[in-house]
Amino acid sequence: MAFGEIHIPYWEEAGFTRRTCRVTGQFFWSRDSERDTCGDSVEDPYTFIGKPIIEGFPMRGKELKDAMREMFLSFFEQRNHERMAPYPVIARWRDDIHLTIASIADFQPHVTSGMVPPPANPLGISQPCIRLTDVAAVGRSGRHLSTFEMMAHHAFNRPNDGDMVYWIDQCVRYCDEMLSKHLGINPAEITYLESPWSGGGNAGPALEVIVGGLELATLVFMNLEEHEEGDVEIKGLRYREMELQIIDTGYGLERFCWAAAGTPTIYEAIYPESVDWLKSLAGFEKMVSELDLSVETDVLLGELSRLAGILNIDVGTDVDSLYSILSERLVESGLDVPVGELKRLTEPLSGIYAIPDHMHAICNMLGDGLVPSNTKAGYLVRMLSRRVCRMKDDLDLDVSLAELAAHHIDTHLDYSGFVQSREGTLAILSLEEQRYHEMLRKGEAAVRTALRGLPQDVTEAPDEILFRLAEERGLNPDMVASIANEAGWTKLDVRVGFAADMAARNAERTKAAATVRASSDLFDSEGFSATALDYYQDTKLTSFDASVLGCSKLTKAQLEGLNLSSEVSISPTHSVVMDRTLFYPEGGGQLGDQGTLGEATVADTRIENGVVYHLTDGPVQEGSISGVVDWERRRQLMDHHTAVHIVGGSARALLGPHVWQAGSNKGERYARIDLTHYKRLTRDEIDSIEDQANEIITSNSIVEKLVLDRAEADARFGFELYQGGPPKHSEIRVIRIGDHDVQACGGTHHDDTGQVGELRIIRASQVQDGVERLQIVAGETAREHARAQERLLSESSEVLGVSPEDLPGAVSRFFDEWKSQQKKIEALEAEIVRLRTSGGGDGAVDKEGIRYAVMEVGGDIKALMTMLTQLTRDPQKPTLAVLGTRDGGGKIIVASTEGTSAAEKHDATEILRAISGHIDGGGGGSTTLAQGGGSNPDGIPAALDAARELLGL
RNA sequence: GGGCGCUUAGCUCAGCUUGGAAGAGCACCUGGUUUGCAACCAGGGGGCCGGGGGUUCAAAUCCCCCAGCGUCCA
Repeated sequence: MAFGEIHIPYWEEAGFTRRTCRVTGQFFWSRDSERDTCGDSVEDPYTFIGKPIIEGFPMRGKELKDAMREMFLSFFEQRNHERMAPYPVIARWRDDIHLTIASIADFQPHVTSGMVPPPANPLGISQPCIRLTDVAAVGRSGRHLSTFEMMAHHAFNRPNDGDMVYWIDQCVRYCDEMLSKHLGINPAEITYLESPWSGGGNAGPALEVIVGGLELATLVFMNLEEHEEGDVEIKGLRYREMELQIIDTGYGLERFCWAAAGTPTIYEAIYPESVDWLKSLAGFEKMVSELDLSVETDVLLGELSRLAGILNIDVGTDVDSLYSILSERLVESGLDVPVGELKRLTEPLSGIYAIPDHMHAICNMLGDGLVPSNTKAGYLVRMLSRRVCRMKDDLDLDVSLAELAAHHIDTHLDYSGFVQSREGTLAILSLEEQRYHEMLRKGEAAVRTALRGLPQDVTEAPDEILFRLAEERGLNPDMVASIANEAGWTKLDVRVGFAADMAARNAERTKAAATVRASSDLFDSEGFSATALDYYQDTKLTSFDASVLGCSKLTKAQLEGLNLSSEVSISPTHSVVMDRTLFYPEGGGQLGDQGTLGEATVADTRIENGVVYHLTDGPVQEGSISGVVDWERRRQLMDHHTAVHIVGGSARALLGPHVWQAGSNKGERYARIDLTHYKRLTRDEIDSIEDQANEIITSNSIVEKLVLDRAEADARFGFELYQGGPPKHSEIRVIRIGDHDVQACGGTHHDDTGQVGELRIIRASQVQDGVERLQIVAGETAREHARAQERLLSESSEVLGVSPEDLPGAVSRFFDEWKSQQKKIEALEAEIVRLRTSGGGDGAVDKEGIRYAVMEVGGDIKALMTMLTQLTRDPQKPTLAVLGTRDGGGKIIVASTEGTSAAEKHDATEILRAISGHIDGGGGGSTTLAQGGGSNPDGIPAALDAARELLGL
């Protein structure tokens, strides 16, 4: 049996036969002996538009989704599947993806790799997902969504352990029972298309479930993993059977709703209130009647959605060519509608459809506490917001982004389940809209500058200009055209096919940039078992005895790869591995411990694959050894680490639930924490955070240290635990400071907050858009910081001879005086120039009607130029001037009065070149103005003499 | 994570391709003309041209590194 073929008893029992699709050539299973297409081919139009194939769901919108979801979950609940609460749409437990793109993503990688048991088995879930790969098609195709819920039943099997929940046959039985018996879909209409699946290192057979031309679900049977010695080959890669074999299904909630509603598009099934509202805001009905279409609007729209189901609308599809195809197909259907009319009808409609979808994604993302940014996940929500703003502008809607969100939340979402508040979401979106307008405003200047060289009547801008504006300024070609039209280039338009070219160009670049990065191990852990991490037992212990298992010299590559902190003052030469240790290895942002091992000094400590490497300044013998951790440093690291948790908790309490730790670093001298927040922090806010943090310290709360397994930790504390990043182990160490802060953390902490002493937030800076960095000192460094500040003040005020209180006033007075004196000097130099040039006698010689001024002056190049202007300005007095100054290594300027005999007779550059050797330099310029310099200022008189000789003076 | 761009007067931005005295508009100050809603005329003040290296006689301009910001793609 070839890979992907599925033969199960159920097919025979239920009367299915296997056939080959006449159009696509793929295998499919059906009860209908007449059927010769698989249901998903270009010859299978939607059959449910206007004729719902799922009965019993008369409602629409949120109510419909709620009912359909409940139908699914309870169906599987009755069949022993435990109902799971959905995960957030922001995949904070993953470091490979930003968004939850499928229900199985909830269980990757920890469950699917077998490291952590599944939270329930089997289970049912309806997982909100966001996929932005086809975002361009949303609103246009009639069926694409960026946000959807993936309903799923999952089972995790371990056939080698005899632990089988169910496999393909039972899975298909469940699915078919739900569709045909429970939902009453005509059994003959259901086809199962064999569509083997592979990707991301796994593979397995799969079935697409198709009804009425619409793919309602996919059933994936993941049982293979990529392996060099595997015996199955798929697409050139080898795979072997997995220990854990997974039923991974996906049922599109919204598609079920659409099939039950039979509306022309999916958007009208799930967002009917928004579609109606936006239509009235945009004056859509009026717009349509003014179009004066040659055919009935409803007929046209119905036909369009029927066609949209067949036509594959993919990313990068050129909208114009799409319209041509649509228009041709309409003609075949007997509807003669010109492309222009078609465009004027569907273009606004695509916005009206896409806006609710995008708002759904935006509200979900912000609801999960995401902060917009110019990078990473934050950028994705910004991109969606900008798309909405653009569509809103195109539709000329008089409504703000925040108002759209308010309407969406009130109509389609239960926001109580989210961490972010409704108000918080709206506030963030107001700021985003401001930023959008800011981008547009800056874009206008950019467009004007970019187009400046083009005549005002051009019809097309060069591709390169449009590419650049899109990439650098975020202005898509349509926006550029409309800005240009306003700015005077009234005929400029985007050429046909440009969008497709731009998409192709992006695809090419992405492909070129797709190089796999492998983080390779720094140390060779072969032969070592995991080091016992004794520091967790009592963080105050500093000395211990252990056995040295290995000691090796650090290679050059290792030293480079180590990326040692600036706090490591001695350079390590060896790495030492022991059976146990009290040295804390760098991790979770806390720097590694220092101290001594026998005679050697430990400069830093690292961990890799569970083995701790002590970086020493010399070799140590294998065998028993005693080690001592530098307690001063360790205590300070603990002060800082516990302080960072406290500050993080305070910031979240005071600023809102969107505040997440985006990174942190705890050293001996100071610590820093990066926090997500949507605007800059004010000094007042920082003070409040500092005050609250110090209250936590004063209250001397207990710092609880728990070790829980992954599932229990998730259940008790939720995803807020993973402030420090996705968890990497099945056991989670949880640090909990009362009700103030709780997070997974492997660092060393005090036992109660009082031991931190005091903390100060000494600096706040923005490290990227949406991320604020706080620098913190705590305990001893807090006191040291205060002393250092004091010292700066007293030393500075001593220099000026004033008291520290008068320092600001004195500094600003001195600064003002210094500046005004600079100005005075400049003015005086200019006066000197005037005096020397107005006299006329000084060094000037008249010869053959030309005035020759050869002299050395005292100022800088600027003074020289001013003087030169005075001398060569008057065309009535043809002049050749050769001026030199000793300033800056010696400068010479040669110039003649333009358009006079002086200019005709002499070449300034030639003269300059001839004499600049005297100052060991060179120079150049035009025939009437040349300047040069050198490195021998004392050669100026000689150079000027040479000039006189050359000119025969 | 990758690509590209930007950083110049209080603000908004030119200048960089092709190195040679740092510019415009708005705002500000002085004087005049007016006293009707972004008034006008004349004059003036205001710049480490993001930071650090390099090339060059000479760098806002060319090259390298860093930082901040923006933007596109994952």
